[in-house]
Amino acid sequence: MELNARKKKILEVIIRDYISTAEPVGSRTLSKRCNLGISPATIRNEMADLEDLGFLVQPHTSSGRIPTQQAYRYYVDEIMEVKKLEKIIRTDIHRGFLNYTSEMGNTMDHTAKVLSQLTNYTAVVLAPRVTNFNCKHIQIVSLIKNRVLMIVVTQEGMAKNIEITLGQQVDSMLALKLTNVLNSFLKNTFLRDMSSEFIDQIQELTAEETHLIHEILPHLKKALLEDASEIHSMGLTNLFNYPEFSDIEKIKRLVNIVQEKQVLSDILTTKDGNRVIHIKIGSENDNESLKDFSIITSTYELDGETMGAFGVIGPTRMNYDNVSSVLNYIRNELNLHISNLLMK
Amino acid sequence: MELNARKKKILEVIIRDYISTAEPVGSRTLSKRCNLGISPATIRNEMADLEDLGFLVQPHTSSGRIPTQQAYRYYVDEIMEVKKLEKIIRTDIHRGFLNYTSEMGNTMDHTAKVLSQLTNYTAVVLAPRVTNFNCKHIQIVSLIKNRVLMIVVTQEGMAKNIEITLGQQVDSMLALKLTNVLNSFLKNTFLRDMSSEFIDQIQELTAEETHLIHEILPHLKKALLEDASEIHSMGLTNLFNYPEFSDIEKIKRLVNIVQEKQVLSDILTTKDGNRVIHIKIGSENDNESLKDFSIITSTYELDGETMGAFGVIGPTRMNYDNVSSVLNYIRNELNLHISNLLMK
DNA sequence: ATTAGCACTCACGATAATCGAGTGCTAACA
DNA sequence: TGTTAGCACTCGATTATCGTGAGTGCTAAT
Repeated sequence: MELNARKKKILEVIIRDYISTAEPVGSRTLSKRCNLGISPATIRNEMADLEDLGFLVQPHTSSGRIPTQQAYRYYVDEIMEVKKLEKIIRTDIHRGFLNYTSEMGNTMDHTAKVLSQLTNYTAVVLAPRVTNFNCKHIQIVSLIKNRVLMIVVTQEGMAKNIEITLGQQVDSMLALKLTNVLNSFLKNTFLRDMSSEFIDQIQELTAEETHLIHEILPHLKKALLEDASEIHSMGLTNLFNYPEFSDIEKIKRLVNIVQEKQVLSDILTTKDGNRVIHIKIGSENDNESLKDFSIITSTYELDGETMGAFGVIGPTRMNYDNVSSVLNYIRNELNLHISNLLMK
Repeated sequence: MELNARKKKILEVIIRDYISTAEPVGSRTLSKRCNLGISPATIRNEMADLEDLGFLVQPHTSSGRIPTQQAYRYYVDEIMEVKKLEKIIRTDIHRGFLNYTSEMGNTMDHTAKVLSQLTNYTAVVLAPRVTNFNCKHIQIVSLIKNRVLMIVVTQEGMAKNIEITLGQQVDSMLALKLTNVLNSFLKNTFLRDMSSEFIDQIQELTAEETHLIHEILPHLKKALLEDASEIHSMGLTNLFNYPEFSDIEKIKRLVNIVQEKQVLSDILTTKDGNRVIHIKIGSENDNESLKDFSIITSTYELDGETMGAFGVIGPTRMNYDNVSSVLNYIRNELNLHISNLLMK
């Protein structure tokens, strides 16, 4: 769908205006604001056209118009130009990250905080999954009764604890033996493609030990398969202030979504196309509860491989320009930061 | 303050009525509901007295009365009798817990869920702190650059991971050595009273190793000191439905509180007196944001020692009877369950 | 001490009146 | 032919008015 230059301009101004005021925009106010020397009457004609084309709607017959989802989509695809963040803000963000050079969890919290503050929307960050990494160490610790704790550590310092109830009691000596066996075979393999075939190659194990290893490994696999990213969210109440969310039912849907880790994780990790910034507007979201929200997400990488995702949830009249800029910059910053944190 | 039997009865009925309807209660409706053979006029006189005594207020001159905080306090202290939960519900809860015999995290999640479902309010559960337990195993894993991960495991299967950046690189051999040293001295000591004096007793360590241990231990202490309980909350949106929370500002305060782990943890762990069930009504709460809410909390124990806390946040017109009953039973159930989970 | 009776209060809901920012349409204009 | 001034019209939002009813306090009778 192509619009002529004037329609495009008018649509842009309407969207910009509506994004910042949440009020339907009429022809008169518009002609004042965008001083293109066009009269209200002309604008009215153009607006009527834009309405026919599906870009605008009137909440009621005699009010101004508001943009449709289609309009936002058009705006995002064809009109908006994502600018670089201002230098001052960039250095500000950068400095902020420097305070979190040691721990992953803190970095993620900080990211969420920065995101929500810079955008005034709700921010969500997915920490890297342990399965993305190389196994550095596995430890079996014997617990009371017939339970053991298996700890998997990556080179980068991420750890996953797995509680296992076994068919028999395991004392410290046996635990040590198991630890050694597991380490000798799993060390330096990628956690996501651990295989259990190696066991059959082991000769010097007793039947008991072999049996235990066979009992343990499925738990490891299962745990790694189910391994969910840690989720850090911030600014949930930011959205409470926007007039379109004075309806408590909408707020409720939002809160429910943000509380549901699985849902949130799914939302953050659905890509569209090859873009760096993913934008989902209103009902473009797979999740029914999100039809009144827009979500912009991005990912961060290490060695070209996706480590995690982060994004912002806001109203459909979201400030797409700004949020895109912010996400772009945070993405770079996070890539840099993560590689400092985890590499060499 | 003592009230005569009739006043007490009237106050009770008013409170019960208001708790279930959230509507100011008037003399006429009241005289129908509590068939004590007293006329509305008499009730009016009594109500006027109760108002003078500070137990009731009128939202406006010609409306019914609603209970004050003082009334709820009186009700909780002097009127209400906490009943045992119905048998059916008890066995229902008990059966539910049986599905979570293996993992602590799941148990806590389940508890929060059950609490919020049984009460229709917001439930919060604090998992046991690792520092409550005995150290079963400490492991140092060398990471990239000059970082190591220290893992502390308790007999019960709780683990705490501590990332440490050291002054020098530590290879796997050295990490193993450190692990052995730490284990030999810290194993089976209580995590909360770990001391670092033992190091000076060690003879066979190289200068480098001693130095590293000295570098590591403060991190351990700090981490254990800061060790926060994991928090599991559920049913945050339950409160959204109550008419007194149609005001979005109140909702906002609630959400902010529940998102702030530190605040929540403080709230759950303030005791009053020696009671098993702690009740804070409205502005009795230390936290300003909670002045429109009531909170009922309790704790669970192992070997007579407090392991964690749990509770319910609701409106000041909370159903104190029911919530108290539920908390009482959950407390028992949790004690039982935890001891099964953690003890031999 | 209790209660029936009565005049009074006041939030709430419905109805009506006003206002104003917005519209579409028509005719005049460049 | 595209643009604009003019005008009548629409309709949500705001305000005003009024009746209703559940509530009150007070007084006098029981």
